[in-house]
Amino acid sequence: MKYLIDILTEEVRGAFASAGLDRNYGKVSVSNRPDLCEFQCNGAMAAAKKEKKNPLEIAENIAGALKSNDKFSSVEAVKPGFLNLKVSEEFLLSCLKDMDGKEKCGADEDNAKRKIMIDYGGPNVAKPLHIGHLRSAIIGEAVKRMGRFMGHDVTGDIHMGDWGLQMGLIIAELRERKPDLPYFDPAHTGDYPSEAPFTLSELEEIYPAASAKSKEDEGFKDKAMEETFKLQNGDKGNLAIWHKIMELSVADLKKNYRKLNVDFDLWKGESDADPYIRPMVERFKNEGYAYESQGALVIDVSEETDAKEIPPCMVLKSDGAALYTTTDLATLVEREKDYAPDQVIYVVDKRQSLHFTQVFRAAKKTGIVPKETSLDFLGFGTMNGRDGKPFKTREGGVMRLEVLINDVCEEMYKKMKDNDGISLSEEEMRDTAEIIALSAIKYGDLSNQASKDYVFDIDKFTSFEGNTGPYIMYTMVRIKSILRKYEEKYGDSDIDSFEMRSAGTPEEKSLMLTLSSFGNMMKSAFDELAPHRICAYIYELSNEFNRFYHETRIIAEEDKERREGWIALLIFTLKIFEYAIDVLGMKAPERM
RNA sequence: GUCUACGUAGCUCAGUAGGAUAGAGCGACCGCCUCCUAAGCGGUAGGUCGGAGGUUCGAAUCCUCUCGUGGACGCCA
Repeated sequence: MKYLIDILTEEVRGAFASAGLDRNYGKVSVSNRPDLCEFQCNGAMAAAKKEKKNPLEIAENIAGALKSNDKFSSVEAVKPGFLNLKVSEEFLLSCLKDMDGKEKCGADEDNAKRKIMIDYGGPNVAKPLHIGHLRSAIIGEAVKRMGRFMGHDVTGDIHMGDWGLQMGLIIAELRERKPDLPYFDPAHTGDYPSEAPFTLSELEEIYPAASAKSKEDEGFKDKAMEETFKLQNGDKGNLAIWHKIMELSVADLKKNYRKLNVDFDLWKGESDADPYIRPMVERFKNEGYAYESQGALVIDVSEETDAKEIPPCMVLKSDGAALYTTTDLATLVEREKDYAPDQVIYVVDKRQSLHFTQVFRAAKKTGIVPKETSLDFLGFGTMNGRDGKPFKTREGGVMRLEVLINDVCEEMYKKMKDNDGISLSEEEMRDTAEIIALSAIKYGDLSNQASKDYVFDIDKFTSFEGNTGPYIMYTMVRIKSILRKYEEKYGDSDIDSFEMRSAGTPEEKSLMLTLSSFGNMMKSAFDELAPHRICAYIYELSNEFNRFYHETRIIAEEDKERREGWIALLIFTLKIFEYAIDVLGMKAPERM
């Protein structure tokens, strides 16, 4: 749908057109001088340059044409050639009402619906989630929800690492520890026990132990490779163990992701792509895409226009085994067959940038993926500690995600206890602390540009002051609290039927203007795959609301119409907040 | 070495069709609760946007060079 700024742009474009100039000069943007105006248009200066005319004259001409337009309350042409604009209160109100009347404020109305697949999460099975998995989960989830909000058909795929050498390592270690298990008896017939031969914590201990051993003991590494080979070639016993590992591991992963409020539509992994590898590689060879180089099978992906040389994309190692490029390509084959997406977005560590340019090019070149399909790499930076180096535990190890989340919850709980604002039961206090802690973590991450490294500072993130998740939560809770108090005092049961009124104060108008930009913000945030835009928006919205709140006695207002108009405004503001934080994968408590 | 990203206030970060006086938060300092949560609001101080050239009426933004930091550079994922 057309939002306020789009309509203003249309009006100004019309004015440019009737002045005999290119209508594209009429683009209106939010003012960067709020002391002077609400919106501005710089097109007169660009037009003057092209037409070799006086910019101020053009601007004055346009301003004259817009003077009688009732969507503006003021139009001024100033200094070099700026057009300074203010909207009329009535027009602003009607725009907000239009938004309010539509599901999702009309965000999903007139954009071409695409089928989008998002590849994020990427945990390895049999290994606990650690903080390295946090960003992919949080950013991927946000992008998925943003896409859905915009009306696209979005599928999230976790893409687990479940088929590589790590599985062989576990099996080899298990064979040494428990050689009597039926899985290792080649003569075994019939079903294997339904009970897993290990517990989750055992499993989590086995992998690092096996991994360490393989680095010292060549013989053990060979065994692990052999187990991997057997697994990938359908050995019954190994497959049965593999299923057990998957069962335990996936259940645990689900539990952990659930805690983060992250969920996947598909729980696929590298193993699912395995059947596609052989035919794919055969085709590469037959159709002349792949050739042998230093014993390995590679595909050339360099292009004429490259400034740098892109190394060829390796499809098979010199020992004939598949590697991660292979599974990534085969996964695209599978996705094309099952979903034929218009777009695939990979939310992955930015260090894999080169790997994915190779994969994308190879996929396009060999026709795995049609030319029109867009393959996007959303690379994220490293999460650093306060020293600016990759985040570690005090002992220098990799921190488990669970531990991090619990730490933040605990910290939040303490802060809430110290605060003597509102009294909550112990249980509600715990629940609320968890909700806010999650908002703190997610907001702390998402408010930074994804591609950049950022500093995970637990004190900063859990602070209630400044640009933090808790501050946003606090603002929303404030609104909820007012609405609750209002109903207690006036006993109105139909506050949802109240109507917004046009702004009466500068603070109110400012709040309404911010609200009016929600739709455009969402669109550009998704176009740019930039959740931090949404964070910046809700931070601004919080500031605007708190200023308004400070200047306005809502419940005590005696004029019924004004009071009810404000309540309607609060309800709408809360609705916008709810949309925004839901898209970011966050929730707000009732009180705090 | 090659390629790539980034360098904005003491600290953490915003700032893409090139536009007016470069913005926030934290920290520091100063104000504001008989009133819907002061977990708030208002204000002060703090910047040659790494450096040097160039394009332009106009550059944090575009181009060239340079310094610094991180990352990636076919048989790990």
